Amino acid sequence: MANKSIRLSDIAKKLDVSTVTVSKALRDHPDISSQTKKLIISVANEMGYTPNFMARNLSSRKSNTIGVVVPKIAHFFFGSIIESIYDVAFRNNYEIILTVSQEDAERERKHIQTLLSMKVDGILISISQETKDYSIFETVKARGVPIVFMDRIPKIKNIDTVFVDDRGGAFKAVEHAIKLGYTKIGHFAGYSEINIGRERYLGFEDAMKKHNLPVNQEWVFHGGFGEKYGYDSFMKLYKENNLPDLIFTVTYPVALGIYMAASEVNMKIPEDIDVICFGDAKVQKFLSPPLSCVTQPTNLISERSMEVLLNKIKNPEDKKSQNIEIPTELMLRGTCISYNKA
Amino acid sequence: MANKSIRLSDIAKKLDVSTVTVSKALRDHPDISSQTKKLIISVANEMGYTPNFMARNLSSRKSNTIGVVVPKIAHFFFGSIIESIYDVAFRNNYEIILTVSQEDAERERKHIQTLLSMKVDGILISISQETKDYSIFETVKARGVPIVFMDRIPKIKNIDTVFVDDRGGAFKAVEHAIKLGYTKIGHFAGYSEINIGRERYLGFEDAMKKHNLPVNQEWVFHGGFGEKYGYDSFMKLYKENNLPDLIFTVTYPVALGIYMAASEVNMKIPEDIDVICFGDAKVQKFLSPPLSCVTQPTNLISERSMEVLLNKIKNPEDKKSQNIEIPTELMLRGTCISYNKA
DNA sequence: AGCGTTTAAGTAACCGATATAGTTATAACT
DNA sequence: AGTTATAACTATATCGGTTACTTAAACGCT
Repeated sequence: MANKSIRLSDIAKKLDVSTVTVSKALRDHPDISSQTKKLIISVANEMGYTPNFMARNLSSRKSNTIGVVVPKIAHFFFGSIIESIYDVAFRNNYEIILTVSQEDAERERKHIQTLLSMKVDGILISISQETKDYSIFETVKARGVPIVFMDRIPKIKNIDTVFVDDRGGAFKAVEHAIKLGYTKIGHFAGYSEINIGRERYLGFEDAMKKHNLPVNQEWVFHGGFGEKYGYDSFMKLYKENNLPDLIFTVTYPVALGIYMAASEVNMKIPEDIDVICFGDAKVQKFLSPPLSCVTQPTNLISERSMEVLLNKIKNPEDKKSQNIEIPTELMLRGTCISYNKA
Repeated sequence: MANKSIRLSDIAKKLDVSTVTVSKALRDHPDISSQTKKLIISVANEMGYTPNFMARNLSSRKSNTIGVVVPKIAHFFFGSIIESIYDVAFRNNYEIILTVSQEDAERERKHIQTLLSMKVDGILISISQETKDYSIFETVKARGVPIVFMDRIPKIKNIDTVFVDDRGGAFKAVEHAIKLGYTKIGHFAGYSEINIGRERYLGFEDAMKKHNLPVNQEWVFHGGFGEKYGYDSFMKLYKENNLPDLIFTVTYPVALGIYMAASEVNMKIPEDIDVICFGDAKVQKFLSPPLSCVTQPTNLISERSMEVLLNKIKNPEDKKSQNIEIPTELMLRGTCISYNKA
């Protein structure tokens, strides 16, 4: 079976022109007459030419590629974020190099290194829950590679960010619960190093303060964003026989952990323990009971992020950073819709 | 702010050795004395050297990169497949280029082209539901790039595949339903061009035949793998007032579509209409009611696929193709657990 | 006719590495 | 002592393109 992909020079030889002419023709360079262009293009197609990505990017010093770093992928939130990033990239003729940190700071660091060594034109990142060392981001900046932080944002000055109104959304959810009559409210929060953990906690606190309710720190955990954390935290309180009436969770998986734990110990949601979470996942509608939540418009997040990034790539001299906040909405379903503890 | 990433030659100049020496030292080539190696490595670290991926791959003619093509990403099945592919790749020091076809054959084709032009060492693919033209796979083969088909497999001779026991799994589910007492069983199937559509349909048929039940073609659809398809098909039968007692769906999203439709027209699952599906998604446990299904061990699929692929990459001369079947299991939860129509 | 400008192509250098084929010393062997 | 290995480097070509500069012919204008 014939092998070897053909090169510019193969086409050039066949037509008895220089490789540069072929290169220019295929890139629609004005140097070449339209007649020659047509000829070259047709021959190139005929021979099944595909440019060598590596060679092209090496010599042109640009990759037309965007690197993406996310902490997780098998989660609705990131899955749909990534999906729409791909859509936007495809429309703009960019390739995407997707990397997954699996919530591991070290892996994240390595991935960013790789992306730099691949000479991506820009980076889109949602940092891991463990990321505490921000030096790598300085490196990226020093290299002059535009980077946009989405949703999970480190505490650094002068960076481009796209995030949701975490504090406001959390506030909305908790205030709603309070208005229903809830007073014993717990919060399974994320790590406070990351904005989404910190801000959602603050929103929770805001609501409690506004309505003069004390925050019982025994009901507040700071542990992450995954199911296991939700499960473990619930179990801890359950064993101590110290459960609040309602728990507001920092993410949807954490709430799912509570669902698992509750069903295991035969507690009914929302009768025995009520739950509301930050973040939507479509299937929540079909959970038993349907889980109420604060929705984040994922496609907006990725579209705006790409917008900011592409803009930065096109105008490298533009130094001022953008910080875009996406609004949230309260979506009430089968939890946190009535108070029946009394 | 200092810019420009440093090159081999920068290190070479600083130490007054040749670039080749530096290159070899960093790759632990036996030509270089361990003393010199140590020195060079430390200086390289100090200067923050990262090799230029493009240059390296261009000159060495290998990329240490695997291209992955999946139809969807915001779905549990593919999400977790991808996640474990990343794990295996990471362990083996391979980079992953992930592309998403969004169930679009044309996009899939373009992505494969791109992967070829990136000179990936191998390709892992789950084809889109629309893919009917297999010529691109011939191209890949002709280029000598190993390719392994996962789960969704085209009808071509002599290819490497890793798939689940679709027919057997479907059979198990449907026979279980029949044993419960169901006779009016519908099947929302996938496209029969793809193995998972075809085989699951055959498994359904096998079970019906074995128990001498007629297959009512009005209850059988061939439409795809998504929610909308499940929703639409259900609604069609509902409007015709021609619903079976139980529907076996080709995927979990299709079943979810039924959940949506049923709740919309106030029909209760499993009392009014019962459902069972192929494919697990973890959250199914928390659906209302919990959805029974045939489980596919996703991590096995990706691990075996990577195994086969890495093997093919290492032994290019090994021509015989592998076809690995992964077993399935019936997971009963809140649907398809009793027959109460009579 | 003479001279500057455009058009359409070609030449040479380079992008940042690696592969391959030398080149020195120095040690080893007969 | 003379030949041959071996160790430790270096020089050069190359990977498949692109960029920047040149050249040759055709064109336009005074």
